[in-house]
Amino acid sequence: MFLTDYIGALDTRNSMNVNEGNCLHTLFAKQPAEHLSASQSLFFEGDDANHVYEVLDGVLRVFRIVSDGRRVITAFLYPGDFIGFSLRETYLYSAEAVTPATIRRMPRRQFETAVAADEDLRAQVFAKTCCEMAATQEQMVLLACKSAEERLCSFIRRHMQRVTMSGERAATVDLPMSRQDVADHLGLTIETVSRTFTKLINKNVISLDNPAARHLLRIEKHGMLEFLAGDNDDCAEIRQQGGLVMYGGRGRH
Amino acid sequence: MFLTDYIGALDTRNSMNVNEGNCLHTLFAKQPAEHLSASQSLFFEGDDANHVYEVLDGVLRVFRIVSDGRRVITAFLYPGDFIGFSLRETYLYSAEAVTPATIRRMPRRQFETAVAADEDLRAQVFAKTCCEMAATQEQMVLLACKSAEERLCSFIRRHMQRVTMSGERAATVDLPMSRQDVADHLGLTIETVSRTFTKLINKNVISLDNPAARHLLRIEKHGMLEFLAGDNDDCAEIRQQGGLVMYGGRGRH
DNA sequence: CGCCATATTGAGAATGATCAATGCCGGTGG
DNA sequence: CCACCGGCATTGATCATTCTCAATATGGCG
Repeated sequence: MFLTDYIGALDTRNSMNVNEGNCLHTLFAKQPAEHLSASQSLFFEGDDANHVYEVLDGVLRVFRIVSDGRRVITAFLYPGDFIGFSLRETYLYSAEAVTPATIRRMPRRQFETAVAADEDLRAQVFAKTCCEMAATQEQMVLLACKSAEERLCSFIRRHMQRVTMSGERAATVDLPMSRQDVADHLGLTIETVSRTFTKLINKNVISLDNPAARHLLRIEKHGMLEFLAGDNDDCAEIRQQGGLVMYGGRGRH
Repeated sequence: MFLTDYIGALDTRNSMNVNEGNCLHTLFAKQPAEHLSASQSLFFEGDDANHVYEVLDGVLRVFRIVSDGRRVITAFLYPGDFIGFSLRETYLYSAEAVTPATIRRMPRRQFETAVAADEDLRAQVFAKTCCEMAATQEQMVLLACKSAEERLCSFIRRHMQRVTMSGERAATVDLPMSRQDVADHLGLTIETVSRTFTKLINKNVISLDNPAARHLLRIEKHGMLEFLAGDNDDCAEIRQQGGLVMYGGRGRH
């Protein structure tokens, strides 16, 4: 299931895959591993959804091409993610490798049969689907009302939470996707993404050790990055009060 | 399941509820109907997700309040939709009635037990979840790269597809949600929504029979509305070619 | 009748898009 | 070895869409 990223509280990636009973990872383990080179396609939007996939290694992008030719990357996929659980006839999006990647594939019928027969597997598919829904909604919130800076900071943080093991704060993080990928995921142009990176570097929130390695970020101020991401969840009490009306606007900065 | 709207090809609302076997609607039929008055809350973001719901009548809004107080309406719910299938511990959003509404509720445990025991029900939950995912992705595309006019036209069309029975083109359509609701769903301000309505009226794409009844739209030019929605799906061949690169940009008009 | 919530309209500001030029690096081939 | 080229990224100048702030309708309801 894709889009498991970001929702720490719901993330089952670490817990589920080490279950004593049947688990999705061991189900897929019977399938041969396949390697994808960077930018290689896995399937196209509109293709018959004949397989479901597990990502073992690398990063993939999941995207749609809209009528005027622009691309919307709805998600990036990381090791431990699955693709195609909540599909039926055809793929609703295309999938490509961002980095060289390793995946396993399983025929959909076989997958459905295995899941139908096993309670544990169903629970894990359900959990993955819940994470995917939560992450998709988080992305909707980002696109609906965040500024360019908030979008980029949110994205960097989400990416970090996916690539770093269980929570410790890495000093540097590799952002393997291109600026264009980032732009198409955040609903911005490549120029705006580039300018926003520059702004964050000037603020010394992040830095590039080596200007040549534009994909290797050093996080200088984790707290600042979190603050600028703008998902401070400090309004639980406001929500509960119900009556307090401060809706509307896009509230840019 | 919410967000079943819009994806006509995947919509199972009409087919599933008249199954010969067990179906979700009959499962919920054992529960008493409850009535909600306009703007009445069903549950709040963060509450324990103790129930799942079926919408029998009326329209509901599903939303989150973000840290700076703005509201993001992630979906509207219509008769035949269900709420809370893909949740576990807590609700990730709040739900309120837009119009007076009728719903049934079922304890989550009871629901899960019933679904676990019945293959037909599982298939229907799966189908609803697929529709929800598809609609959420459609909304992500809208938010990522559509102009105000495209957003509003898309929204009017989606709404029409939910409220009109099986496909015929109604001359008029009731849009029961406020301009603020529309704005918060489309990632716009109320002023932009209002201006865009005016623009569509000036173009005679839509009209108001009675200026007093701002919620009762007459669709003057269905084709124009569809065109302006900008989801013309005329690029299937481009997608398949793969190599053709014309990504980037937000391509406003 | 007056008040309130909702909606519309206007003027100005701002964020981000667009268009265009430049920089940087890695590979290729003379 | 170096010059050239292509892809990617950055930067600059200008423009446009949409936001913001403000004022003004409009209708429902006590």
